[in-house]
Order: sequence, then structure tokens, then C-alpha cells
Amino acid sequence: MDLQQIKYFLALARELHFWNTAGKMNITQSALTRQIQSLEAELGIQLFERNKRNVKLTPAGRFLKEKWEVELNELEFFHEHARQIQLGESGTIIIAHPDSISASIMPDMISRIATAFPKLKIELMQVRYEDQTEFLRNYKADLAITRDITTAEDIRSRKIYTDHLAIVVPDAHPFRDVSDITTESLASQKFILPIKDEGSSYSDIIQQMFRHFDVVPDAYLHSEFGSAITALVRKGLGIAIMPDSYIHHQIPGIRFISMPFKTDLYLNWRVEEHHPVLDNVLKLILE
Amino acid sequence: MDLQQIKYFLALARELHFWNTAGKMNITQSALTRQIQSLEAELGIQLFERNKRNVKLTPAGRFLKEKWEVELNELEFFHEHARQIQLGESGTIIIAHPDSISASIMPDMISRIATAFPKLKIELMQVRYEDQTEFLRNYKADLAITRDITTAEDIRSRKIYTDHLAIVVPDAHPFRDVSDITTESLASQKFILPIKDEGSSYSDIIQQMFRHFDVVPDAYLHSEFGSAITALVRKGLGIAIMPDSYIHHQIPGIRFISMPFKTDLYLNWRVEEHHPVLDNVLKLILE
DNA sequence: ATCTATTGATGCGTATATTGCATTAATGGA
DNA sequence: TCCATTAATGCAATATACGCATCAATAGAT
Repeated sequence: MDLQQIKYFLALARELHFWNTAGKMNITQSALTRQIQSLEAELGIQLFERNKRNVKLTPAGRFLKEKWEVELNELEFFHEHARQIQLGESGTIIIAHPDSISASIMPDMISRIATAFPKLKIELMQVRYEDQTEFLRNYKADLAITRDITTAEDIRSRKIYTDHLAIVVPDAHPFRDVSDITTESLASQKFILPIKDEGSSYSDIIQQMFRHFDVVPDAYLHSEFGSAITALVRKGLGIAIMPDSYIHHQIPGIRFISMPFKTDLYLNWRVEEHHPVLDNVLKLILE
Repeated sequence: MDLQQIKYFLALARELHFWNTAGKMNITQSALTRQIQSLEAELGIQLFERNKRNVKLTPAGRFLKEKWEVELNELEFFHEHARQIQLGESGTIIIAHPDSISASIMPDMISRIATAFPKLKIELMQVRYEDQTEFLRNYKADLAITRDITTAEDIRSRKIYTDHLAIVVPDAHPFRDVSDITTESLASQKFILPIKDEGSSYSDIIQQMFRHFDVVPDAYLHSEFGSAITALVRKGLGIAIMPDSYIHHQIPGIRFISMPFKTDLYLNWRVEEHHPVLDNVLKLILE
């Protein structure tokens, strides 16, 4: 069974028309017909019901369409990753990280990696917290830096940094330093907070801070994106809680008031890994 | 890329010897060499390092070996399931169920299915609770009957039956009926209980019963298997809590004392399903 | 009802790919 | 140094896949 046959099948399953499909796949209708026939014969499964006028999927064909689509996609990612492994020091590693540390620990980390592996390409990406495990699993990312511990069996985590929460206010705001932050002063503020995520340790720490001040925050706006949040704070739409790593972004128009609440950063990676360079990069980051 | 090439690759990755592998795959060494070469060329990945004397996997080859093994296996299951879908009424459906109901609701359910679909083959299997979702997902089972609600997105559940917990004692035991069951009388008993599983609603119900009597059970033996448990009870090694459906097994040497605590049975199946007969069987069971 | 354009299947000759056989070249061990 | 083992390769035979042309069925237009 040839993978090309499955590709022909998937194309035909979308088009449901031999001539159009054959055109798109750059073969003749007769070749396509025979490829599908041979696929059906080899599997012992009729994939399409067809007469001279109409083509439609059988139940078994519908089932295999779904499965094969996923499977072929996975294969592509595996092959690409295998190519990266082969490229070794001149390959690419993909790092997913929160925006908050773009200007704090990331530059240092990147420069250490780049110095140690001059030919290695590094891709950076931002991924929503809930997608990170899946991105690692599917080889869409090789390393992920998160503010949450990952508990999955096939992912390893290690703490690499700790920073503090800060209250982010516009320049003109009356809050000047920690002594201005009290139960009363907080109660009258509007907050811009991250999207509340049950079981996220980062959310938990923020909640914990509010509990410490015995305040239920008045939060009407939620966002995960730092640049959006800082812009909103600057415009006076509310104040925010962010990791103080953001200070390094040196964003004008806002101030950070560091609070004595810690938030940890974790490095996450796949347990099962045959990528020698990735192993070395891991060692480098973890010292 | 031909799947046969991947099979050749996997065989060679195990043997690491062209002649032996070629022999096992019923081709000549030269054909095997060329298949592997063409696979490597098409992927642009060197899979083996070889000289005239030794063959070994490259890191990329090691990676793909693992992935392709899993993938090929999955494909096999998909094709087999697709064949079952095609066979329709003369296919096979696989039902996973707890041993407890083998003699109570199962016979009735099976006979209803068999009457409605005379050509359908039915396979029964017992699966540990924690494996059931995976068995459904991988098409190793089509229906699963459990005492726990399944919360997975891709699995649907419906309650199909409720039975009661019973205290299971050897014939000679002083407990005769419900009135003998008290906090004091329970406290002096040794129990054989199922393996405690956090988050299992069946465990919860048993715990709930003990809490009701304000007793912490003295349980030194744990098993999930009904036949093992009843044998142990008969030998006087302890008393057990079981669903009273077991009464229908008519096991000699033990007695069941029904308690007013309910345990529900759920039928679980895959949401995504193109198997028309399976759909019909579902409708039949759920009325 | 008849005609026509469209569509999937199929026969046939050609082009391409794959195989087995025989041989070659490299290498570890006697 | 010689020999047995082993992966690669040239070559001819065979098998497979392809495109072209054609056929047969059918929906829709007239």
C-alpha cells in the first residue's frame, strides 16, 4: 500500500469527483480510478459507492478518511522532526515561551544556546497555556517555558527561574509603591487579569494574592497577551497583575510595583527524545 | 512511499542485518538494499549507518522506528475496524464488561442483540477499569460497561442499570441479614475490597457505605476480580462488598446480604462512529 | 421520448520501477 | 595473509503504472 494512494483517496473523498480530483493530483482519471481500485482491493474494503454519475463514501470509507487524515498528518511531523534530528547542530529547535520573559531571561538563554551551537536555528513562538502539552507532543515545539507545572507522563519539567508578581499601573496612577497597596485601595480598582483557568498554578498565585488582601477583584477584562494588557493599562482602562519580568520590556506610560508573591517558570520537554542536539541544549539550559 | 518499505525498515531495524532480514521478508538482499535506499532518498533522511560489516540505526532512524511501529499498528486496527464496518450485520462487535454482571444483565442483553442481528458476532472481554477508555479509543472494544462515569470528550456514557451493594460472607458466617450489619459487628471483620482508585465512583460508593456505618474497614486484601474475591471469601479469608448482580452466579459456599446502597452501571461508546450496526445495537440496548 | 454531455471503467501499448542473479568491494577474524 | 561474510551494484527479465482512446451508463436538456 502506497501512501500516495491514501493521498489520492483523501483528495477524492473531498472532491467526490474522479476527473476533478485527477486534475488536481496531476494524473489522468484512468490512473486515479485504478489507484483507488487497487487500494480497495488490497484492503478488502469498498471505500466509495460509485455509478457512472455519482461518487460517495461508504461508511467504512468515511471512517478511514477521518483516521487517515490524522495519521498522514502525524507522519509528516515525524518525518520533519527526524530531518531535524539528522541536521543536528545545523537544525532547528522550536521554543514556546510566555511573552512576559521575552525581554528578561529569554535573551540571555538564547544567546547562550546560539554561542554553544552557532549553526543551530532557533524558532520562538507563543502558545496558549492549554495547548502547550499538545504542541510538545506533536513536535510543533521542542521546548516549552511555562508558569505551570506539567504533570503529563511523557513530559518532563524543571523550574528554571522565579520572578515576582507586580501590580501594573499607568504612570499617572496614585499607587507609587508597595505601601500604597492595601485592601481598601485595591477594592476600588478595576483589574485586567489573565483568563481564569482552573488548575493553572499561575492563576492560583494571583488568586492567592487577592485572598491575602481579602479582596475580590473587580475584573471586567481578561487577556493572556501581555502587549494587549499593557496597552490597556496605559490607556487607563484598569490595572493589571503581571510577572515583573515585564519590566525589562521598558514599556513607556506604565509602572510596575513589585509584590512579595513569587511565580515560577518551568522548562518542559518530551521525555522520549533521540535528538542529540536537543539533549545538549537541555543540558546547557539546566546547567 | 510504500508501507511495505516501512515494514522492511522495521524488520531491518530489529535484525540489523540485510541478509537475515531479506530472508525473513522473502526477498533478496539486493531488493532490500534498494528499498531501504529509496526510502532514505525519498525522506531525505539517512536511517542506517552501514559499512560492509555492520548496520546500525542513526538517531533519526531510531526515532522513526519508534514512531512508525506505533503508527503501523494503529493503521492495522483502523483497517480491521473499517472491515468490520463494511461487514455490517455479519461483522463483530466487542463488548467490555465487568465480571459482576456476567450472569445478571449480560445474558439478557446478549440474547436481545443476537436475536435482532443473527449474523453479528459478539466478543466479550473483561478489562481493568483504567484501561477501558483506551480500549474504546483504540478500537479494541466497541462498547464498555462500567460502574464509573466516563468524562472523556470522545466517549459517551449512559446509565443502563442500577444494582445494590451486598455484603458477601461465607455460609458459616454469623451475619444472616441486614439487621446483623452494625458499626460494631463490621469493625471486627476483615475485608477483601477492590483496589482503591481515587476518583472511581464505584470505590466512592463503597467508602460511602463504610462512612455511613462510621467504620474504617480493615482491608488487607485487594482485588478487582470477582472470581478471586468469592473464592477468598469462601475460604474464610475475609468478607467482601460486591454488587448483588453476583448473586446470579449462584456461587456455592457464600451468601449475599443486600444493602440499601446503589451502584450504577454505565454503557460507554465512542462518540464518533460510522458503524451502522453498532449504532443499531446501541439503539437496541438503550431502547 | 430522444439526444447529448458528462462521467467512471477498461483495453492496450509504452514507459518506468522492481526484482533476482551474479559479481564486486570492503572488512573482521583465523 | 587468506578466507568467509556482508552490503552495494550492473544487468536482464519481469511486473507495475501510466496515458490515450474508447466504452457504457445516466442525468438533464430539448
